[in-house]
Amino acid sequence: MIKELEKAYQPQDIEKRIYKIWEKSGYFNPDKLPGKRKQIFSIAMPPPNVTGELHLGHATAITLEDIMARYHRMAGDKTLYLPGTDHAGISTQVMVERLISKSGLSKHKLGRVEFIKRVWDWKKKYGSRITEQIRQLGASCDWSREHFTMDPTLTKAVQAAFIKMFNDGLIYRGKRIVNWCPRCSSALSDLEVKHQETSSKLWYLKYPLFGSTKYLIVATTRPETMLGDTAVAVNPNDKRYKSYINTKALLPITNREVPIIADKRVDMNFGTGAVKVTPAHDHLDYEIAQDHKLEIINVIGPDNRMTKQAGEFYGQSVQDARHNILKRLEQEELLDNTVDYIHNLARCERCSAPIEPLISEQWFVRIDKLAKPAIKAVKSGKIKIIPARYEKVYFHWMNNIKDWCISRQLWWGHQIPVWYCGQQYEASKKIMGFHKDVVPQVCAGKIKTYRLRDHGFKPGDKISFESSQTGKIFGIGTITSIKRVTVGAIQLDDPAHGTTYKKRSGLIAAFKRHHPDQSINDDTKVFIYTYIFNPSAKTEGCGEIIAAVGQPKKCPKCKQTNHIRRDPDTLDTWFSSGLWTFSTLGWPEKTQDLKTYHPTTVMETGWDILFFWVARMIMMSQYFMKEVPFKYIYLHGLVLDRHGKKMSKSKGTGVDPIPMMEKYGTDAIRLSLILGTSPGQDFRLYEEKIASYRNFINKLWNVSRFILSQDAAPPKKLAINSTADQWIVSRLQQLINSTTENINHHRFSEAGLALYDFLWHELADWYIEITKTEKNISVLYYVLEYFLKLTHPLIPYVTEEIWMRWKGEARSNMLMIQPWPQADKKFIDKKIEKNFFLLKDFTVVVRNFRAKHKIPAGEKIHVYYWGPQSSLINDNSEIIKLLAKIESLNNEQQKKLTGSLPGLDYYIDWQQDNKQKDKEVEKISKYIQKLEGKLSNKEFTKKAPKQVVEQEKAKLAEQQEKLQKLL
RNA sequence: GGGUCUGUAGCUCAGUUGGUUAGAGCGUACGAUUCACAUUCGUAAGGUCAUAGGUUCAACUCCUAUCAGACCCACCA
Repeated sequence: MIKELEKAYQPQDIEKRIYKIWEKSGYFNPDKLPGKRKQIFSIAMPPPNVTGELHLGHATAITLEDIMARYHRMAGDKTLYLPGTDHAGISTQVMVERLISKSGLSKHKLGRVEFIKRVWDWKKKYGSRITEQIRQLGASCDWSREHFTMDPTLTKAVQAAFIKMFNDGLIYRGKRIVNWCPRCSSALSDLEVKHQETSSKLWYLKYPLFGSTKYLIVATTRPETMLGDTAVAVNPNDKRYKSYINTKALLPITNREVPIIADKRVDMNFGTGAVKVTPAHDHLDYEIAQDHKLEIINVIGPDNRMTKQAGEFYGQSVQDARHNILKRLEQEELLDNTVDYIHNLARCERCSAPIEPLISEQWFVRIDKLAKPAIKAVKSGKIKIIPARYEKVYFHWMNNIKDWCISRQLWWGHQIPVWYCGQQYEASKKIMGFHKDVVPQVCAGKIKTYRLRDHGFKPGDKISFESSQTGKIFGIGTITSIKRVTVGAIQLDDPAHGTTYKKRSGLIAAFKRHHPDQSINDDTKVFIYTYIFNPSAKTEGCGEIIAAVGQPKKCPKCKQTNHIRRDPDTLDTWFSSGLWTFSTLGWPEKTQDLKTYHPTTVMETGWDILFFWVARMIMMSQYFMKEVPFKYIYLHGLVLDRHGKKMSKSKGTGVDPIPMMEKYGTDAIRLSLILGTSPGQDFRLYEEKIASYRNFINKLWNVSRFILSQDAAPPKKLAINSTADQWIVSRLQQLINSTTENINHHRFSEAGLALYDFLWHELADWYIEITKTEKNISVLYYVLEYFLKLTHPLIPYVTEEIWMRWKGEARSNMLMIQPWPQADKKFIDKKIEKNFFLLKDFTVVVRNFRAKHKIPAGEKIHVYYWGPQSSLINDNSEIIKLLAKIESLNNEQQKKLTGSLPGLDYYIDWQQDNKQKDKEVEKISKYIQKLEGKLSNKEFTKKAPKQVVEQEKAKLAEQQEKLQKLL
């Protein structure tokens, strides 16, 4: 059936319909593709945040990936484009936290289990939104293989990976200084910290010298950390302080003695040249402390409050402590000076809270053994980075990489598959020995709260809860920002963060969940005996750390059964995404998919996550798979707004791809993200640009409309009749070659621009215009068919739609799986191509003449132009230009040329335009001068390749002749 | 402090390994258009390819320096 094509392309309905047809066809699944396919092409989609919205970064990535996938599918490869989404630990958790805070809730109020449930709800509700948007973009990915990083199969892979690395000694637990986000209550990796210029003050503090009346002045932006100072450091080459080295200073307020040490890392030119050393709260100070074996005093807790070690400032917020300490120093006349100062403040990448470096026990990946093979993979060329300059960046980063902190004190993520036998949570102080008297009250709906601080607990302490009835541990946790624990109002899974069950029914329900073996009804007295243990002392449990998927029944070391509990922390999101290329294919099982599609062919992503993700995938794949995860890394640039700034939602400078797709069509968006861009290079996008590509899509639509609306049915055989026919068919062959070449070399922009140019400025503007009166339908159909195939990877919707409306032919196979065109050499004729350009010029002359003299379209124009002696050749520079070219043809070609211009009996009359002529003369003279200069240069004639010299000579002769005619 | 990138027409950007008189889109000016397309067509104006040196027969392209801008990394308290 032939449907009439609408006057203008209307993408909205078409796109939805076409995508359904594609998806239903099953061809997105490589197993269902027709024909024998030996070559494999596989590409894993970088999983977007499951709860996120599609932005232009995704759109760029997906367009590029889809171009490759569609091209390779047509080129006969077994093509897998594997989609998925990421649970995105911190950012999702922060988002849900913000959301629930609107209704006055917090994650602590909800408790871990309920909070995670909320996140899953959120995921279920919005997780399909992003995949719908990916579909809208036309992504030809195999949805039957879609994965989510928290799917059971991927969780299995994450656990297997962790356990193997742990058993191999590549993962260790250690007390180190880490980046702590007080708002997220979690440690962060170095990469998740962003530095931002912040105006602050620099305070100069006087530290009295021990046994002297003199002072040493140190400069600091954080006076509150002085309570944790354990040294003052100076540069060993600093003459001012040489005599102080190895003496002692007296710390103000606390009057603690601290050594004055020498360390090269101290910058003599900054501040006073003397620096206070606070190992617990500064990365550099921590390093210095390691080398000098200094004491480490933690004065700030994970809740951003001063710890017990801070003495009289205990419990104060950092801000208050700073204020109070400065006040004290001022009173004691130990504050020397205060100046304004702008410094780079470390902030949490996700929530922007200032980072507090502190000492904490965390899990780390030992990176040196992983980095070496990962460096080698790129150095040896097994992985190629496009553009290559990023290899340098990659090597630099890999060579300086530090151990990777992978534990997060978050709830949303893969819980670390590690079990402890006691130790970390051993009981010492039963602060509320449970209190049989509390229980009835609880059951009666009364709630009693205990201030943790009153019982000697401080934030950061690990606590565990245990039922005295069953001896079972309900949970363990870290005291973070809460100040009190409400007994009997505790969510059993996570007592540390206490949820309030205001009603007895809630408590009973919780009890039932945790003690399913006990029969219970509403009248039953509920006995929940809870103990809170202080971790600092020891009792039972041997301290064994066991990495295992499920809870071990007994400790393999001490054989005890009662003290095994799980680490509450979760893993860094990037740990699970690091496994992405193989975990999505079934690893650790040895699946057929894994065998077939790994290593993947290309990884396509923005350069901004080269370190976050790409580098880690390489390390993990080298380690687990003993092979590279992908052969090419294509890094696209970031999309900027019209002023070249990063798009920002809050500033409203962003372009949202969804309404743009609806307004201009997906194909137009796809082109606007690809054309005129180059890999690794950021580019600007704005609506006008998209509109111009929409115009192109419409142009293609109308060209097709023109061709398909011809009366005749599409001929089966190609018949070439005229110069114009020869020209366009020859150009098409070259286009096939260049497009294939360009896509193979990942030059998508160039491929697209060439296609754009061909369709618009060769086919539409010239071929169709010139042959309108004598159409060659076979050529029109031939060119259109091939053009649709060539552009399909870039603009799949419009091409498929035109393909389906092909005239007079039942199309059982969709364009998506048509074989990729091969150029037919016999049609390539560069001479014809050149001749046709003359024809074009000539046509322009005629057209302009017609316009100038307002000659109606039906009227014939006569153009005299022949021969250099013609009196008509005097003035019009365009004609002169044209003649100069035409005269280089022989007579036969001239005939051919004129013969192919139907309706033109030549006559042109024109008015003198000396200005034009002068300009032309000047231009040609200048060029001649240049050529003469070149040819008279002996070096040139001697050394340049013969061909080049001949070329230049010919050019000179040509130009001289041209000039003569002009004058 | 170390590193990367960018500087080409009024604006946004292409220019593949050095080799025709440096290109496109948008914008501007003038003109065209019943017969696929006003989401159209033609023509024109507009560039010492940031600046200064160097290598080469030949440089937008390679090298060096300078200027301007963007970004990344890093332990400036």
